[in-house]
Amino acid sequence: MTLKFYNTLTKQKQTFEPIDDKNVRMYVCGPTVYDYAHIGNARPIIVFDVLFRLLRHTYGADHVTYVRNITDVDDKINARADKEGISIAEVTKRTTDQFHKDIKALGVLEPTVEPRATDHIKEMIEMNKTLIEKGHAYVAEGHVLFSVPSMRDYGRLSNRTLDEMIAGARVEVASYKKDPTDFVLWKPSSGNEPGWESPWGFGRPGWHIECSAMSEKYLGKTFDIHGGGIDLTFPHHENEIAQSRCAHGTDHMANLWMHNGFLQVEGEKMSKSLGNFITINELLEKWPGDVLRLNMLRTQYRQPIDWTENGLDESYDALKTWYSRCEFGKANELDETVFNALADDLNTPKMIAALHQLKGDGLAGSLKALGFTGNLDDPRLNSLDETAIQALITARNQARADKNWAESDRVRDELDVMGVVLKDGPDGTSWEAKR
RNA sequence: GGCCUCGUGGCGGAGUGGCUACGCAGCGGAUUGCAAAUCCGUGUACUCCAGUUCGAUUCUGGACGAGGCCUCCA
Repeated sequence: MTLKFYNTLTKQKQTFEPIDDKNVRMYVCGPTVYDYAHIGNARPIIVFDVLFRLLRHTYGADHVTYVRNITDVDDKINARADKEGISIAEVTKRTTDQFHKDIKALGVLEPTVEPRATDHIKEMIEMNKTLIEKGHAYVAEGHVLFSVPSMRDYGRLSNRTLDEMIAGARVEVASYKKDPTDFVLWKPSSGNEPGWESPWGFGRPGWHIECSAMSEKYLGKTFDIHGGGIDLTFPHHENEIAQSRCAHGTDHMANLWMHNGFLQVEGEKMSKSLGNFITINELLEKWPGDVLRLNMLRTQYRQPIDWTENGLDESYDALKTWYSRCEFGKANELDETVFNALADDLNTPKMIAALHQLKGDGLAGSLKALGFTGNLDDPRLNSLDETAIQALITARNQARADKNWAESDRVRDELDVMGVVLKDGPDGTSWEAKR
């Protein structure tokens, strides 16, 4: 029952040994709630949900604490509220609600705690105070800045040295920074920017400090796993480590750092300018959540994934086959072959191969434990008139019984135009929505 | 320029120093009024060049190629 994971910190796959196997602790960076979540945002959510499930299976559901935050203070949110002429609170509420709805449809469990940044300003201010006291941060023009040179081994996670960073710095350096690599812990707010009173004046926190403050509150000064997208490795996670370690005087923050790879759409980087920006919400209008979930897991989490229509078709077919081979019921245990695949650095392609070899309760139990619902109903079904469809099918079967093939085919074509595909089996005729 | 990840059949995607997954598509067959669906069977691959080795897709070095980060993007 050993789990092995690739650790970004050590650049190797290693055996997972929790600090306390009665309370395995994991933190994952959640969304910044300024816009609908896109399919790229869904990747870490799904990947670490699978990890959460694996940990619960291994150590017991009551022995895993999973924290996934909501970042509800950020300049992107301010910009969005400005643009739409609504309040910041409206933006974050609307976006957060939609986010919850989206990921629920993807079969994602709720984390143990889902802290919001704005509920933890006090903790962030305290941490900043500590960093200043210990000489790791300083105040300048209403800002609090982290002094990167004050930390000897800054850069271990992203594997870069201070010299490299200074040499590679391409951004214009703000005049109040003592060192170009220093980053913001607190910044002043004015006008209609959100802000809170602090020892350094009215202002708001920098991005990185929130995760340090919230992870400490719910998981302690050190914990087991920290996850997120690979783009967060630098600077976000590097800076979290700097803040937490320097504030607490510890030699590590999390033992294991896991990062999921990026997602492309039909071979191209997803971006608004290319017009291939897909939200979870949009996909759910056409595809059942189970299909999106499986499609995300067809690629091992560290590899880049190419999100394609063809892939979704294949995922749909695979699920259809599996669901025809089993009955979702009481069984909810992972089959050993499925577990073993996941235990090897979340090898989900291997897991899928294992699922293809299963049937009955072993298959149903594994699928259920993995977060699949067994429901492949087309989300667009509601718009189709089931009574009319049934009437047409009955009419067609009468025509077939009369060997009136012309009429039978005509009805089938009529249904086809309605978006209904027929399947004649030994037990009669069934139908599904055309994709 | 620096750092990281990776190059497996038509496609997706595991894995291994010799026995070469799995899925999809294709092809052949069964079934079907005809399709679809379903079932059975089946071919095809390890980027290139050196080296180590009895033997490398798997190890080492190099070349070429792809993607990412270095800009508060998951």
